[in-house]
Amino acid sequence: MSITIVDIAKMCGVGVTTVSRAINNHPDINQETKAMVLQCIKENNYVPNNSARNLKRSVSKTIAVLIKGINNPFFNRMIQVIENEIRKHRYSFHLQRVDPHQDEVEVAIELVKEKRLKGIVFLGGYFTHTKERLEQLTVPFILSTVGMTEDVERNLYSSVSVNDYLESYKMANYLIDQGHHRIAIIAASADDRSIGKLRLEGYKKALSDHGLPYDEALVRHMKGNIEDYSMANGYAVTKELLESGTSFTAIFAISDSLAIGACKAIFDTGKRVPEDYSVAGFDGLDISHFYNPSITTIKQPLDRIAAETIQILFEMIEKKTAHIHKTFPAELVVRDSTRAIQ
Amino acid sequence: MSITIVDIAKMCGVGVTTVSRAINNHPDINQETKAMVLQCIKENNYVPNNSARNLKRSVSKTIAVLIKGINNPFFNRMIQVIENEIRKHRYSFHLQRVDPHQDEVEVAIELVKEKRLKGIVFLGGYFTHTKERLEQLTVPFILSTVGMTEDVERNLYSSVSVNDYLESYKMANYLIDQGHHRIAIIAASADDRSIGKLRLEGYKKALSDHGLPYDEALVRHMKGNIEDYSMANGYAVTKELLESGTSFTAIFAISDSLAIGACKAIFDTGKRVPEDYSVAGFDGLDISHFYNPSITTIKQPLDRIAAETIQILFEMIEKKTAHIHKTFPAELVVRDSTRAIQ
DNA sequence: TTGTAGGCGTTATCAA
DNA sequence: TTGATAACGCCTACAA
Repeated sequence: MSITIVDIAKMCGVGVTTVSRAINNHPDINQETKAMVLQCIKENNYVPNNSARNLKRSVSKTIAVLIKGINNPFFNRMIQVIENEIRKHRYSFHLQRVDPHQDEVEVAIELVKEKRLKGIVFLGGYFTHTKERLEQLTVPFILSTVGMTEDVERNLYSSVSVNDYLESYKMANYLIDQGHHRIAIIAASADDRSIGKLRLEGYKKALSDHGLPYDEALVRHMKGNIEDYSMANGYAVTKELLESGTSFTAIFAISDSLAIGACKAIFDTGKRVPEDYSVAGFDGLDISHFYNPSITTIKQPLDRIAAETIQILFEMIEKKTAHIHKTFPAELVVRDSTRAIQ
Repeated sequence: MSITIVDIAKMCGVGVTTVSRAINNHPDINQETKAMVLQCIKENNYVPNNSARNLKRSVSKTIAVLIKGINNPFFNRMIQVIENEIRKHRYSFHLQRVDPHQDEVEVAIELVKEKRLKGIVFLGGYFTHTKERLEQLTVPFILSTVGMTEDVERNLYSSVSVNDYLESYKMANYLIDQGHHRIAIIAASADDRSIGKLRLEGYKKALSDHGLPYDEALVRHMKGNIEDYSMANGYAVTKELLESGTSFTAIFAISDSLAIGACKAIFDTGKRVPEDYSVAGFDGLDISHFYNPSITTIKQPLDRIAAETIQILFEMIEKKTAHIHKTFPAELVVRDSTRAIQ
């Protein structure tokens, strides 16, 4: 069917070994022979079959990034940095999207065999896997900005992220300090057990620390029939909140996209931000800066998180260090969407 | 090293063929044997090696989507639809990101061999490849919302997209009808030969059709040192435009993100949209609806484009139809960022 | 510096 | 319904 290494060898009048050496620029080959072979390869448009290579190779310097929820603009920048770092280490980079309902560990296990991976980065999503399952992952891996349940033992994996609980607390605290006592929160679905939950907990803690009551009417969960963490979801939830007649002076949305949807809903009822309602987000996406008004948010240090993710992974790969858990502080960025009230 | 099909065969006391049959649920196998084998596989966490499978298999019902510029939020929705359609046809789906500087056809050729692809979708990017190179692509492929130079013969590939030239003309025309005679455009880099160029040409044509002069001072190219089509780029360009003292009443940005950056720049100088300047975008991203003010834009029918892309590809694969080129009309969505002037 | 041959893990062919 | 066995295309001892 397709042209193979044997064909090239014949055409060049050399052995397959020689062709292989030319391709993989192995040292033990005459430069002239190599040039000749390479020339022949180019002329005949020969392309090595990766499946065959991977099958034969015992190792291959490649790192895979498994990303859950690729629609999250949050990850775009991170991937750039991560890819960059991986290439700096002269490894190749494989990006694999994982469906929301797919088991990322299963995908990872398959990929390890297929591509002879050296390491794995899990980006996003929630992580709830049994110890037994994780142990099937025979290469170092690290969770980056992944929500984790507390059930999994921390000595099974490494991780890098911000402290969602604390950062959320920080934001709620700030709003309270600005005089807001009735703060609505746009939270994840009620059964969320990940960052959504953590961010909600942070909010609750801030309230209780200030002696403010926790009012269920102010806790608004994202709609199940609209895309999670989307502007449309923030809009729908806020619309409902406004129409409910519940009184409040600020909205804390657990993502910037939700916050933008919230603003839009407020505008649509003829109200203003921050004059009528303060609105705060979370993540620090570019759009939070460019939106009108610019959105007060918790800015995650994406670049540092990404760089550290790779750094730790390589330490695990090369120095076989133990599991590391790193938490980065995020920054409360006060902008125009929130204001102090009396 | 890792457990293989042979190991499983031995453990079950059957031949490898039988195990293979169990895995691929081939009909010629006793249901009890199959159950037993599958059980054994589960217990031992056996995972078949994909490289070996792909190597041996002559065909595999999978379709790859090669996406250039994954940071474009425009594609997220399209990918969802495309994946969905592919799965409906009971094919598997492989998403592959392509670097901006990488040759997508080269990647495709490699992938065809590695994965035994049945078809390919090229999403985004520019397409400038020689006939010779394209002919190495031995499976059907289709360009979806890809900018194309006119050089490539149209009988070499299929394509689906909007008519960027015409739609751009439509927008410029609309602005002119609203009384704007000095319309700045945020265009691609000067050497762009793709959609950026087409959209600029549409703008030029509209001007000339209305007898308006083409003023170089109003044509602002994106900055090379900032990410293409980003909000930051739109901001920088507009800032410069405003500071240049050039007079204008409207800005036509060739993407929604650029338009948002433009708005921000305008706000930052204390001016308003649309009272002081009208701003229009292109693409119809969600954010164009949610932004404040909502952005007048050209809305591309993403869902239809995506669905049609797959539809045509499958016709090529299954019915071996000829190359098809389909153009969808986009919609001029008038919103709050533009207004009529005297 | 080069070539031969064996094997990577799977599927497909064929005979049993 | 099953099981040997020969490919699939490549890399890599080992030998020359």
